[in-house]
Amino acid sequence: MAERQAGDGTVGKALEVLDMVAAFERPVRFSEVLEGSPYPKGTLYRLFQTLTNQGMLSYDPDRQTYGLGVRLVRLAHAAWQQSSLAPIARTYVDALSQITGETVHLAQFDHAQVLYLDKRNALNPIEMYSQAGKVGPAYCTGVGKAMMAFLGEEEVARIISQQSFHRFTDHTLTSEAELRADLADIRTKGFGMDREEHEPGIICIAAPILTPRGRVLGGLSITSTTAQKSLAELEALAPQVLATAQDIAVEAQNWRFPDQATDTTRTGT
Amino acid sequence: MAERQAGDGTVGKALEVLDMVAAFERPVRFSEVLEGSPYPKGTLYRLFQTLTNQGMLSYDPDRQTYGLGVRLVRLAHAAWQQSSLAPIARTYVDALSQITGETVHLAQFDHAQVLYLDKRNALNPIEMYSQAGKVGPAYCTGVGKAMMAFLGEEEVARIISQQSFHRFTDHTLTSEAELRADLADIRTKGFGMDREEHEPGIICIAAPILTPRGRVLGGLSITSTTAQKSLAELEALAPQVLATAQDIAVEAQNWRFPDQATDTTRTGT
DNA sequence: TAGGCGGTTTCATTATTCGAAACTTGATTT
DNA sequence: AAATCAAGTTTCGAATAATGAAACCGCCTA
Repeated sequence: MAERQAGDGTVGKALEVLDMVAAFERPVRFSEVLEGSPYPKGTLYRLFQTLTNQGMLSYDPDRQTYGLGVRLVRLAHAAWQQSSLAPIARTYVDALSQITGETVHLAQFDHAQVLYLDKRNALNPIEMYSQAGKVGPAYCTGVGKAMMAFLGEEEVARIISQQSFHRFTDHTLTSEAELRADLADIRTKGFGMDREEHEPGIICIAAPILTPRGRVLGGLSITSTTAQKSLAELEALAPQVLATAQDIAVEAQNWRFPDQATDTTRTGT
Repeated sequence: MAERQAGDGTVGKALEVLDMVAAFERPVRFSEVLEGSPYPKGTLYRLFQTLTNQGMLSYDPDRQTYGLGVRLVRLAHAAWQQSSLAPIARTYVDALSQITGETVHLAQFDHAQVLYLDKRNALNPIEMYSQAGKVGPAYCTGVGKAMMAFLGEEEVARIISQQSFHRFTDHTLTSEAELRADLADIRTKGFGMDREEHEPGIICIAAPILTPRGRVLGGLSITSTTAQKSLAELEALAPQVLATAQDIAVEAQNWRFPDQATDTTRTGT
């Protein structure tokens, strides 16, 4: 019943515009967006106007360019804090990174891609938004595969159909069959590995975060390099990853109704 | 010509819904939002539907609750990276925090509030979105006042008209007159202070980040506590703050057209 | 000063949204 | 078990807002 995917009404179009602006990764001129857009000049213009005075786009009158607006940052703050499991998982992610001394990622699905919600790097200091909010391919990342392995068949099919299967490295799984085989393996073992499938020298072990009823909440991974660890050594961390994923799941479950604890975090000045 | 402020069309309403959901700071039921909303049930419902299948809201079928969606996080990542001065300022913010050993904030205006874009705390490791994205009052924060002091009169008037002038502490400026006097002083000196106006024991020195032509790009501040530093000691850091603000401004200016450097940042797995 | 190129505005047409009310569903009460 | 109730979902004519072709504006260039 009813069709899915694409643009519901004006709102859909407006959001599409935001994506287009985001895709440029720099402030853009109106006309630049126009030529990649299916909409006529007037229509697109009005969308820009609306979005701008809604604070979703910002306009630099000096350079006549548009960028994504600050209202997004504000909303995302709320999103990160409220709707994802990131704030719940934070302390666990911290601990895991501390114990293992390796980089830890927390991720979720966004459409057919992996969206990183949080990251801890035990060595270098943390980079802010530049990591959280980033997206990656599902078929060749540890978290992507770990999560996919525990989704329902229809959803897996949907996600797979949207993968590019681009060969990033010699080890990249480049067909649905290979991927499905790996997913089956992951389902058995409970965790998955990225064997330099996305970037040469980068390996990772990942586990899904599941509700008691088996719904996928997110994914958790430890990343390392072949220079530092062998695959076997990394795989030896499986118990830690699984345990942490489990801890996060439990915690998430307990937070059904946190009767809105008042936020007394210091704001700075 | 044409009226401003409120809700342009459907898009405005949809975004308003996002704000309402965000305001709860936790997943919400449809009916909870409904009773705080000016829209009839059917209309609001359709907005929820649209936003949900656009990924701006997420729906938890188990609990029948809505939260802000992951698409926001993704967009905000782009927003932070592209449209604000945060990525440009990052290294300078780092350095300033390093040198002074104090907490540094980078902020911008969002409507009439101060929105924190970045933060460096020399002591504790950084908290992610939990700080960036947060908003604070303009009339009693260092960055707020520093930025306001260099805005055009109409805009200052607009912002002032939207301040609550709530007395947070004994030192809070609670009237337009007091604030205007301080702004005049800031304009003369080039920097401003927060003398425990927002939180007892918290003091700060702040400078605006200005384009050569004097347009306000953002604000930069060093925060400390009365336990650690006197106001005079903090004020002694004025040259550093001003210099850093200037550096950021110059850098921002140089980035007119960064001919879209390809993003080769590691993604993790 | 003519031409071109963003960017902005207009306006009749068309498609969407609105919103009251009816209807479902599932839980709670009698 | 039937009745009640609240939350969520669907319907449909009327009202409104979005559409998009074309004209317009202002600035830069030739």
